[in-house]
Parts: sequence; C-alpha cells; structure tokens
Amino acid sequence: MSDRVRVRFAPSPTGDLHVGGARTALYNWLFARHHDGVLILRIEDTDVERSTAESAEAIVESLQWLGLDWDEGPYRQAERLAIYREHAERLLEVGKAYRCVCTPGELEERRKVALAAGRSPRYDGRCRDRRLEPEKPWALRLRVQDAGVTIVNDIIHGEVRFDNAELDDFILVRSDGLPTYNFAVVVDDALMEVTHVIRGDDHLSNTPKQIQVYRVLDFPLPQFAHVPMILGPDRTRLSKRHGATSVLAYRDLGYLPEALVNYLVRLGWSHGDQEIFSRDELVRYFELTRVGHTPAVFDHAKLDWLNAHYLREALTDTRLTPTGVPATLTGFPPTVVEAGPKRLAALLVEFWLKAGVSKEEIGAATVRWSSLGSARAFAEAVVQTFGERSKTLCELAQASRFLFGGPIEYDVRAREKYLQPETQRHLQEVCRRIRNVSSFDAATLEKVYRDFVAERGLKLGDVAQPTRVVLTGHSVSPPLFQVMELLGRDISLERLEAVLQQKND
RNA sequence: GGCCCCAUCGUCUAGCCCGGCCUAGGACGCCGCCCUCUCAAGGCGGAGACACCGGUUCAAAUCCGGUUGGGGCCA
Repeated sequence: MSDRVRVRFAPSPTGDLHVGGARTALYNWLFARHHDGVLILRIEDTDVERSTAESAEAIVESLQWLGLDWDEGPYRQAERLAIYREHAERLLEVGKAYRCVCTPGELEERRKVALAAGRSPRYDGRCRDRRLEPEKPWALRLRVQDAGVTIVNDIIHGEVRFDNAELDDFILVRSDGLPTYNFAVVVDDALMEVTHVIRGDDHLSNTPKQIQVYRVLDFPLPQFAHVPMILGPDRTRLSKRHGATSVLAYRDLGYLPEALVNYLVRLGWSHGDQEIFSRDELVRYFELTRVGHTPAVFDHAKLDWLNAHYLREALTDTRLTPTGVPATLTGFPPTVVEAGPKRLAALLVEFWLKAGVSKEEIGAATVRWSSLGSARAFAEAVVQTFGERSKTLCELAQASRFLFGGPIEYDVRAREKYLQPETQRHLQEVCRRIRNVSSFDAATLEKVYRDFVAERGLKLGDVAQPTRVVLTGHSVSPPLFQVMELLGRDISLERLEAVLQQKND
C-alpha cells in the first residue's frame, strides 16, 4: 500500500449542499490536490427516510459548479449493504458484537426512566451476555471496551480524550438490517483506505465510538481533522432560518464560484494577511494545521465584497481567449468554458431572463444599441459599464433593466430634486443638440454636453444629473454617456421628450 | 442532564505551540476627506478587540486553573 493521501467527502443526500458542507468538501479537495492525493466522493444514503436522489444530484451539481472534482466515486452506501453485513457477521461470530432484542420503544422508555432518576441515558447492556439466537427482530450492538480512555489525535484540535466509561454498547446494525452511521462510516473509510478524515467538528464526539469500531475490525486508524462549524449571525448552527445557505442558491443569486470558494476557504483558514487567492495559490498554500479552532459566523457582506472583486476581475481578464480553452489551464472551475467579459455576458442574459426581461426586449435593445450587434455583444457592452459597480449578477441584471423599452419607474425624490423648471430649458437644448449628432457614442455625447455647459457657465452635473434621472429613473447610474450609448438615440430622445412634454403641460 | 469543543475589533482573522519585537497587525463593514457627471472603484485618515477572575513569571493576548458565555454530540 502506498502512502498516498486519500481523503473523502461524504455528504448525506438529505437536502441541498449547504455552505458548511461545501467548505468541508473544499478543504478535502484542497488537501488532496495539495498532496497530489485522491479525493473520493461518497454519498451516505443509508437513511432511506430522508435521502433523495434529487439531493444527491444537487450535491454533485454544486460540487461541479464550485469546480471541486473528485477522483473516485460517487460511491453510494445504499449499494454497499452487503459489505456492511459481511463485517457485521464477522463481529458477531467472534463475539465482539451481540444481538439485542430490545425494541426502540422499550429503549426509549428506559432512557426516560434513567433520565428522571438522574442517571445517564445509556444502554444498560441487558442483552450483552444473553447469546440470543435470531428468532426475534434484533439489532447488532458493539461490545465496547469500557475501561481506559480513547484519545483522538486531531490535526486541528490536538489530543482530545474521552473516558471509555462514557460509551455504551451502541448499535452497529439496526433491526431493519441497515448499518448505523458510526458503523458504515468506519467500514467505508477503512475499505477505501482513507488516510485523513476531514469533516465537521460535530463529528468529533462520535469519533471515540468509531475508533472502537476500527479496533474491533482490526483496521488501521486514519488521521482525523475536525473543522469548526459555520454559524449564523446569532451564533447558532447555520440553517435555512438564516437565509440562503445552499451553494445552488448562491449561484442563482448571481455569485461567482471563485468568490464563494475564496470566501469559504478564508472562513476558518488563513495564510498570513492574504485575502484574495487564486486557485493555484490555494492548492499551493493550503494546510490543515492552518485551520483555526473557532466556529465562524457567515458574513454576507464580505462575500459580497469578494464577489464584486471577482466580477471586476473578470471584466479585465485577458488571460485567455474566451472559448474552448481547457478549464484545467485556466484555473477556473471546469464548468467555466469562457473567461472574462464574455463569460459574464452569457450569465447576464440568463439573469435578465430570470428577472422577467423577454428575449424580444433583449433583441430590440440590441438593435437600438447597434444594428449589427448580437444579444451577447450587447450584454457584453452592458457588463463592461455595469459590471464594476455590481455586487452580484442578479443586481447587475436589475440595475440594467431600464435599458429595455417600455415605461420605467421614476424615483420620485430624484425627480423632484433634479427636474426643476430651470433645468428644463437645459434639457431642451441638450435634446436639440444630441438629436442630430453624427454618432451616438459616449465620446461624442460627452463633448456635446461639455461644450454646452462651458458655453452656459454651468457645471457638468447641472445637466448630467437631470438627464440621468430622465433616462434611468434614478439619480444613480453608471457613467451617463455610456448609458446613453447603450440606450441608443431613439429611446434617449423618447424619454427626454416625454418628460419635457409633461412639464410643459 | 452527561461528555466534548471553542473564546482577539460588529464579522473573518494575524499573533498563541517556542511568553518580551503588541503602543495587538490585516480584511469586510461603518464614519470622514480626496478624486469625480451620480454611483462604484481607487487613494488617504478615523472609531473599533485580547470574555472574566486567580496563579506562574522580572515580564502573559500568549503558559496553568477556575468562572462565565457560545457551539456540538449522546437524541
């Protein structure tokens, strides 16, 4: 057996992959790649009640979107039941485990009684030495070593000691024949020759039990690394109550995978003062000993900052030609087949559609902008002027909605503030001048405006702001002349004239 | 209830293992100024933390004990 690093990510398919699980997957992936090891994906679906195929698919989709590829699997525990049975029988034969015929109801009852009497609610071991034959439904229990201590040597937490007296004879196989988590996980990790078990520290308390299973099965112990949990703002375990938690939800909100990855990796891990990491750097720098022991609160504001950063970076990304470059060469997740503004443009079209902009509207806006343009090219132009001021693609799609025809919503306060009678005459004149400019592009328009304000001794803002409000509905937008170019001559004039018309009435 | 984990600015963290270089550093967010057609971005500046108590030591954010608080597992 080689000493190559082998790690696994073993999610339960009981819901979408949430950010905590994603971070665990990421740490496993980084550890594997850093050590040139193997990452195994294993779906822990023995809980038939709660596991669904859709969840398993969503997990795979999430990992792919994040760009976390695996080398083996996905294995499914539901397909490995014969293997667990085989090892269970082995333990039964040698007397390391025994049949227990206590029913869940009885156990629950005794647990309550024990609790009421102030005793700890452990299994009392009444079937331990009965050598029962399998005539009644039975569960398989481990005959635990109850003297001494079990030491978990954790890479992140150091030595953690558990008194074996605290352990009871826990169940390995339920009466329905399904293995429990603590049994299946050990059999799988051992058989798959996992060298490092990297998982959430909610599993730390289960580890001494699992170590007993390793011992009794005569399997070598892996190394353990229990990473602290991710909490919500109220410092309880992050859950749906705290808003979006699933990876796919962040994708649909317009976050880039590299932003989420960068955010997640820094939640608990650090490399000096560095905040922004490329994928290569992550693989190069990552080490488990640099993972902290403190649970971390998920902070949307910082994720937003990172996303805005990566959005801006994508705008100026000239590392590659846009299409057909193998993702492995780009440092992007494999799902990213285009780089730079073209990539964002393709995404933006999807977000427009989702925001309720029709294909026809996009087509019409494209034609107004340039008779030769394609929707993609138009979207790319929009990305260029809106991208650097958006936190997410969703926000970008929303902020650029006024580019499409039809009535726009006017911010009442902006209108009041900037559309006063004296500005009206300015707008009228500006309107006249831009109607016949030879080319309706940003540079030409800016010159028209600057000449005009120079003549009248005005400041550019005196006329730019009113124009902005008329064209966009708000006092805030990307640079006005770029906006006008995107809007095109017809719509620009249409909106200006409509407002001037109203004021005259 | 028992056991386990954790504890530095609001948040993520550096520093802690190997005490002095810490007047506790960086980042997000927040506030102010500059730049500027608005907004962003960028630049500059600001407010902001070693949970508490005790011990060890010439010296403790750093080592030890306890308390409190939070999280997790048993369920």
